[in-house]
Amino acid sequence: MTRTRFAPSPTGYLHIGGLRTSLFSWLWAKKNQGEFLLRIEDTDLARNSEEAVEAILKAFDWVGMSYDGEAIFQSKRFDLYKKYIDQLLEEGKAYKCYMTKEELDQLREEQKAKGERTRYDGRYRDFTGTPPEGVEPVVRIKAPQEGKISFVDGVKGEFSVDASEVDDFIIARSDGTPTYNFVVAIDDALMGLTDVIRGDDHLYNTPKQIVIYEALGFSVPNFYHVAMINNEQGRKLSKRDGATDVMEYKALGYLPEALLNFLVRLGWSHGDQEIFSVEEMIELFDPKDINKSSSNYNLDKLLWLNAHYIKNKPHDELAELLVDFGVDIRDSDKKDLILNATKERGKTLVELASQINLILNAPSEYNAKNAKRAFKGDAVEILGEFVEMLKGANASTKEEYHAVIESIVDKREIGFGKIGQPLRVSLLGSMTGSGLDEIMAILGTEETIRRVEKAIEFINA
RNA sequence: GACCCUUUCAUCUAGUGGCCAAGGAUAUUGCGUUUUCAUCGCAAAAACAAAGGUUCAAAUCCUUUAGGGGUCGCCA
Repeated sequence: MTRTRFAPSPTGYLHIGGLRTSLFSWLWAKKNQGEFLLRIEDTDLARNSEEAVEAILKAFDWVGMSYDGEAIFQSKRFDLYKKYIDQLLEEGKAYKCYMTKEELDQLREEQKAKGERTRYDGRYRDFTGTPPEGVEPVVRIKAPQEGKISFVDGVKGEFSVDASEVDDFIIARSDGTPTYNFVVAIDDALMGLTDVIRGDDHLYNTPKQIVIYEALGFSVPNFYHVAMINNEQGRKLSKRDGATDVMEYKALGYLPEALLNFLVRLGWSHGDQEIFSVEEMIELFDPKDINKSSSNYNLDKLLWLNAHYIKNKPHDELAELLVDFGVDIRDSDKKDLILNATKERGKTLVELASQINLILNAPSEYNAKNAKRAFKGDAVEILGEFVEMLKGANASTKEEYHAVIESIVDKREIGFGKIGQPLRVSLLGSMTGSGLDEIMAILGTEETIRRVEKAIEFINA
């Protein structure tokens, strides 16, 4: 069975890049009817927080991704890791190193000065003498000293490093706690993962983890290293480049399906297809189609996708979502009229809400520029006549209101704009927006007349 | 500094030696539809990082250079 995972360290919110790799993992598990597991990497007791775990779960929940089984917390598995450390020590596959931090720093300085890659020199690897006094040792793994460590990466292809590149790295600190690369390998193996999809900043950790797999006799999973997401300039994505917290997108009025569609196409593609429902993603996703190169973050396409999903969303669901943005039309019998009139004008829920409010709330004042342009000439007369005609028309549908406008256009032999502009500013206070007939159908004759009369009053004043 | 990964229009990408004088999408510009704005439709402009090879033939293979990214912790 295919098993994948997401393994965040709970130090903050869920990052947009983290969501993409977990989306890939989730899709791959779903496609193969496998499992997607969650593991919280909270071994750094000082830095992680419970709020961060909750923030991550909340973001998962928002986009509709869920994990199988119970989340695993590494902080609760220290006894297990200890067991493996002892085992490796006993088997002679790991050893205690009494080098102090100061000595290590000094070694690195020297290596750097010589232009070498810094690495531990193995001085305690075969140490049999009496340990120095007062030094709590760390435990180091005996990494192979010759040959190459290789694996086939599902994205990058064959990857291999010289054994000399991997030093005898620390698996347990002097306080006895295990280190990252050690616990990752153990957990990935024990959780039965078949496919590890993660950021390519972990590429260099992989050989280290393979050393652990082999020392412990675990079988090595498939690795897929996905290139990073950069900002539009191709630089590392930072907070200054816009929203990096997944939940910010909710607040900005994006739909989760748009965000997922956007992210799945960042570094992955399926021919020329742009629009993917979650079901299609699951059906079509394959890590072999993941791009090797990093991609740059540009929100234009997300905005387009969001508009697409808003246009196609059922009205009941849109109404429900709009509540968070200050518009509650859930129980309105005009719900369909309102959304049909506005949903093509809002690329985000924020914009959609403001479009709706523009119609629902009578203008409190008229923008001086708009008023000057729209209320000039014989606009007052036309508006006055329009009110009279409305009173006798008994209109209620979009078509009936349209007919009223049309009849005044015919009667006075004027262009549509002659009545349209003043009417629009009267109703909305704005020169742009939804169709006038649609607006009036929403407002009803009474409210329409009230707004127009107010405008006439304003012009005459 | 050392080592590694990567490089197709502004952006996301298709492309695995001939189907490519490079296709799609977004963004941009123009035209059309629309009382307006938006939607929608049509069209335009726009790229193989550079230089050398290999080959009858290269975006695709090799080398070098350059740009970008990553790693080099008793962080994860």
